[in-house]
Amino acid sequence: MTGSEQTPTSTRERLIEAAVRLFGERGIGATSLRALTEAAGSNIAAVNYHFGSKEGLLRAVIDQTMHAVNEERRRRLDTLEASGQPLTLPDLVRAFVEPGVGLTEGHGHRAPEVARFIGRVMNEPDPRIRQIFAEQVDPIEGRYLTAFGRALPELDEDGARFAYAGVIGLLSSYQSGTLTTLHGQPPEKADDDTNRERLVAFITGGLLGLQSTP
Amino acid sequence: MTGSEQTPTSTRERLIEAAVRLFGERGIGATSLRALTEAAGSNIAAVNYHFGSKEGLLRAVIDQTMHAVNEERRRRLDTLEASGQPLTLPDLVRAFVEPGVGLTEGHGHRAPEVARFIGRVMNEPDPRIRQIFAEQVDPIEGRYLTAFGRALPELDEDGARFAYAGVIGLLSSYQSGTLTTLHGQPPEKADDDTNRERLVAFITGGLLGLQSTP
DNA sequence: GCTCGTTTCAAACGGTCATTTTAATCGATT
DNA sequence: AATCGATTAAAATGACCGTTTGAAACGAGC
Repeated sequence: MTGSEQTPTSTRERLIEAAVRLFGERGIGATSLRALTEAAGSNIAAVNYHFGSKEGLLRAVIDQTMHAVNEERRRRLDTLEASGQPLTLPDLVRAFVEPGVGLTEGHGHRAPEVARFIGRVMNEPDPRIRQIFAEQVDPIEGRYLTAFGRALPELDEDGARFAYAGVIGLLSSYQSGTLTTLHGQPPEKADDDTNRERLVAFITGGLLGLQSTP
Repeated sequence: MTGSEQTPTSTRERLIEAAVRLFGERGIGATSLRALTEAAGSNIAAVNYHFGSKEGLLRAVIDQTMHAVNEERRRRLDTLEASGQPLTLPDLVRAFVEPGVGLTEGHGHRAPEVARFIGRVMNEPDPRIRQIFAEQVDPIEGRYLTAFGRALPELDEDGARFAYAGVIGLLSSYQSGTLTTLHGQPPEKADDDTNRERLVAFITGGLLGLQSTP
C-alpha cells in the first residue's frame, strides 16, 4: 500500500534504520535513545510515540530484519526437502547460514549493517533480549534443529543441540564482525565471498568432526 | 606475604569475586557498582579506593583470571613444541581450549564462574573492553596464531587469521554458556567432560574443513 | 476557515549511574 | 595511651538514562 517512494523515509523508518546501525555498532544496551533519535534526525518522544518504548523499537527492528531471513531459510529448507534426495550437510549449512550472511532480500547497500545487527542480537547476554529474539526465530529454528539431527545421524539429541548451538555461535561471531576483525584493525583483505565460503567450510567441518567423535 | 588464610577474604578479594560472578552473569555494562559492592558486602567507594574506577576493577579481574589461562597455554605450547614431533591439530586445539574451559589452576569450585566471565569478555562489543582484553592476551595469542598457521599449512595468512578467530568465537560462545544453554532452559544432560570433548571435536573439524576448501 | 486526528517537539520527571568528598573506624607503632 | 596511615562508610555531585507531558505544527475533510 505504501508505494515505493524515493527515500522520503518517514520518521518511523528513520528510527528503525538508525537503530539497526547503532544497535549493531555499539550494542543495544549501550545505545541511548537520545543518541539514536539524534542520528535519525528526530526527537526522543518519537520512539515512545511510534513504538511505545525502547524495547518496542528493538522488537520492531528484530521483526523487520529477521523476517526476511526466516522466510529465506524456510524457503531454502522447503526446496531441499522437496527435492527428495537425502539432505547433504553442506547444503543444509548453506541454507541456514547464507540467508543470515547475505540478507540479499530487502535491504540493499545496508545489508552489512543489518547482518551485524543480527549478529549482535544473537549473542546478547541480556535474557530479555534473548527472549525477544527467540520468539521471532523459534518456529524455523525447530525445523533446522531436526534437520541437522537427521543430517548427522550418529549424534544423539543432546549432541544435535550442541551442533546447532555451535552453528549459531559461529554465525553470530561472524556476523557481528568479531571473526573478521580480530582485535586490531579490520582485515582489509579477503572479500565477502571468500569469507562466506570459509564460514561454511568451518561450520561444515565442525559438524562432521563433532559427529565422528561423539 | 599475605599468607594463605582461610577465606577471610579481604574487601579487595571479595570485590573481585563478586565482579567475576556478576560480570559473567549479567554482562559488564549491565552490572552496576552498587549491585556489585552490595553482593561483595562492601561499599561503593571501596571500588574507587582499591581499583580507581569500574574500568580499573575490570582490568584487575581480567588480569587475575586470564593470567592463569595464559600461563597454562604458554606451558602447554612449550611442551608441545619441545617434544620435537610435528604439531598435531587436536593437540594444539586442546592446548588452547582446555586451559580456558578447565581453569584448573587457582580457582577451585568457582572455576565455572571464571570460565563464564572470560567467555563474556571475549565476545564483548564495547571496543574499550576489547582493548583491555587484547592487551592482556596479546603475547601468547601471537604464538598460537602462528602455531595454527603452521598446523594448517594449506591456509594463507588471512585464512589462518580466520581460523584463529573461529576458534576464539566458538570458545567464547561455549564459555559464556550460550552454546550449552540454547535459549530455553539449561541443558541438564551432558556433563562437562562430554561437552569439552564436543567442543574440541567441533573446533578441530572446523579447522580441517577450513583447510580443505580454502 | 475551521476542525480534528496525527505527528513532532521542547521540557520536565523520577531514577540510577559512576565518581567524589568528607568523616569515621581500625590496627599497628611509638 | 597517643598517633598516624590504611581502610571503610555515608552522603552528595553531576551526568545521563528511559519515559512522560502538554503544547505546537501539520494536513486532510467539511
